[in-house]
Amino acid sequence: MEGPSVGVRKGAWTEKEDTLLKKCIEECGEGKWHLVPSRAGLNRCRKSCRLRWLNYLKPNIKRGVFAADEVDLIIRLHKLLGNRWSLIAGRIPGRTANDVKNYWNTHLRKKKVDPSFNLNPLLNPSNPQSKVIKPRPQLLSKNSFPICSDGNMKINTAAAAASNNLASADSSGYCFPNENEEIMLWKHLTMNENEIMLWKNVTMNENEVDYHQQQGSLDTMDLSVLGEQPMNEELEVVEEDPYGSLDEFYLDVELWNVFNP
DNA sequence: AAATTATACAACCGCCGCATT
DNA sequence: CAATGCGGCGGTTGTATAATT
Repeated sequence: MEGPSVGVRKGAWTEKEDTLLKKCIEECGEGKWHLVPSRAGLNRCRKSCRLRWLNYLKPNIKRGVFAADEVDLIIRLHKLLGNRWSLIAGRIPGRTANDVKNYWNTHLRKKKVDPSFNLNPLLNPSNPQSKVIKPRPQLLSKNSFPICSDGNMKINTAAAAASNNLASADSSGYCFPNENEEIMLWKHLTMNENEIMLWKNVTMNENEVDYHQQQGSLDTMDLSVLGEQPMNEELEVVEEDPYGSLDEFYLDVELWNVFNP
């Protein structure tokens, strides 16, 4: 068991402690946190050291107020992921999980999130106009998509839309009907390089699509749609491009969010 | 100007999953 | 198999500062 360490310092870090910790990690690298206190000459527990580094001292941590686009992303991702702060923070460069969590708790939790994120009244199943369409599986070949010069698939292009008979497309997302006139959609979301997110078991509402197309915001559309969907499976984040080893794949009842082109 | 209340956020705590013994 | 130790996570607290009374 991890017994409580006796006699270790707690509370706010001093400048001197920060310097010691920074020096230690610059010399020995990140990790092996249990060794850090003795290495650095700090009377702190390993967790305190780790936290101080990750949340404050680590280079490239962004400080100051959150920009509008960062807030926007937090709201969207929180809708998809819930309180999984480290996952959310992983999508917001320079922000730590603690920062995001604090921001959410102090600025967003109590507030009603901007209605533009889920404003579509047509999503309401009690609305008689609302007709939910469930996409059916559809097989697409990897070769259907343009391949970049580096060999990677490039989905997020107008060319991809054109070559796949997509019903509509914009620079960042596409939707199209399958053979049963059921609407499917996928969307590029700003991610780390080569990172892919996919959502499964997405159902869509055709009015939803119309509505957002009228609004001219496919970008808002698919994420808000996603946020409203009963997803049977959790969002899956894949760190590598899985298509490199696949020749074909099913769109199935999946919504794809794909890497930076 | 002083007292009180609200806010922001750094830091702590307990729990978890995993690896090792 | 259980015990232990580790890194990591999310919930919560403590406290400095700002805003309000």
